Amino acid sequence: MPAKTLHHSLLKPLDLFRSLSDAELDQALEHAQTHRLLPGDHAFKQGESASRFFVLLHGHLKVVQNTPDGEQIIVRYVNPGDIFGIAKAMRRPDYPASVYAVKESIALSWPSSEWERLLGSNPAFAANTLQTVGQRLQDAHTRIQELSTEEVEQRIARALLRLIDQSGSKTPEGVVIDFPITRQDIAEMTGTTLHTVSRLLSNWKDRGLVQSQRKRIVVCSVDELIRLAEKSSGAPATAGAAKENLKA
Amino acid sequence: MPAKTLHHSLLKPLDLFRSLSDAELDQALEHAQTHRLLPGDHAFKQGESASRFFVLLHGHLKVVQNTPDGEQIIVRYVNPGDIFGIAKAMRRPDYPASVYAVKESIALSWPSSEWERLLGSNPAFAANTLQTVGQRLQDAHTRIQELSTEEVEQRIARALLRLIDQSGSKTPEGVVIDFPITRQDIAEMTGTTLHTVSRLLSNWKDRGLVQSQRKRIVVCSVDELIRLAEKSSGAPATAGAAKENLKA
DNA sequence: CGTTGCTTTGACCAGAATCAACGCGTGTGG
DNA sequence: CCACACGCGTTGATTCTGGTCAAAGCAACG
Repeated sequence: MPAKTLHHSLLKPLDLFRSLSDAELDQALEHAQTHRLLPGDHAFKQGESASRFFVLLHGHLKVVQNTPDGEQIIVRYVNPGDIFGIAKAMRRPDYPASVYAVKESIALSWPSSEWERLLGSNPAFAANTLQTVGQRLQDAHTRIQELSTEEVEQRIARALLRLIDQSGSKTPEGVVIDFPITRQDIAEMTGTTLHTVSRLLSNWKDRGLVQSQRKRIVVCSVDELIRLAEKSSGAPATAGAAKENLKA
Repeated sequence: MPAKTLHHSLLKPLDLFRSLSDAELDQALEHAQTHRLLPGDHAFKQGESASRFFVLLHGHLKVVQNTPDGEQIIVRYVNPGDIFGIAKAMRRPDYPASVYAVKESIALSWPSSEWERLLGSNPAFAANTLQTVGQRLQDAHTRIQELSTEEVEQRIARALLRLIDQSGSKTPEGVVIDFPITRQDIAEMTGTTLHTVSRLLSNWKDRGLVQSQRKRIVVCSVDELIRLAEKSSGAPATAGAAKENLKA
């Protein structure tokens, strides 16, 4: 698929490229390869040699890690504009996780060698990457904290809040997560089982907090969910964080 | 305390500085400040403005995060040669955690502004940092995986193995963790309680796996511990046997 | 239409947290 | 120098969250 048909106005707004000149952008596009992924398709798999790095243009992907004993955890969801597969940038020879499309998606990719060139040619590029990876490290620590100190209900509440914050769409009934997601997926995000997630979601449905059908979850009362997420102790609450940012 | 008394052969072997020239090293030493920390002292506290970044020369520190509801988790232990407090490098204005000495330690620090200079003056420096942060991200994901899928016994076994791997000293009885560490500390590393850690350690002591006194742990049988860490939950056959060990 | 994948629910049980109490060493201050 | 308090560790009893096992309903898809 010819990448040159893509206008570079597509890339310009992306975090990754915000430090590049127009000329550099054009050059980048020359070497890019586009990928169209259908639900279930993978961009790459855990353990493969990290030969390319990617940017998601459209759709949603999930990053999945397989444990030695056959279990899975969802590392994160990739949103449009995010980079992924940058293992080589951290001097890892192979991808530490697999990436699957959860809906139809479009991504660009470049050979990992291209990364070196960008790093060399533009000092701000390194700083941007460092910030991105730093943010992920923060997120990981937040998750460790939650897994270490919180109960399942709070963890699931927070997971949902994060999902609607990043990928929520307003609907008449509430905010819907705008890609297909199963109970099993949520279990793999929160370190629990699909049974527990199902029970909790049923419970919340009864209480009017959420609605849900197959692979689809609508949060009706964000406020109530925030209250659940912060339950346990009446500590000082920084509530409103997840309130805005929603697509119309 | 005058940093210039430090010979730069001290810094040269450090990962952080492996890409710098001798001249650059000297310049770096000019601006460095040395810190001598006694057990319990802190280098900085969570939430403080991230004005400086650090390298540990000698001793051992622990990085601690306080949760909103008053609990604590140990993010990691800092070993000699490690850098810490690099929040600003990821464009974080403040330190996300506190750092305490667990034994007498010596560290160097520089103003965060100096970081920018190093980044600009030496392209390999950025790559090194990226690798360091990338490694931490890997570690964090490993921990998430463990918290999500493994049981307490395996997690504690792994934690001990990691500790002796990074900071173990050989002794006649086995490998000792060469800094003071309490049950509570281990609990905060593994997302459990000091009670559970204590019981498990007592159990292991009875079985001859470890020895331990106050704030001191010696692993006698590393192999056995590895076996525990890798114990697959799919084999409940031996479960009964492993249970009747509490007190002879 | 049958097969497969997702979800729901109930019954049961176990791992680990919580609650409670005590022992031991160490360091401190009188 | 001794008494005592405090930090650390041990252990028991009890509770309970959430995992496991089992079965069935339902929606999608070929």
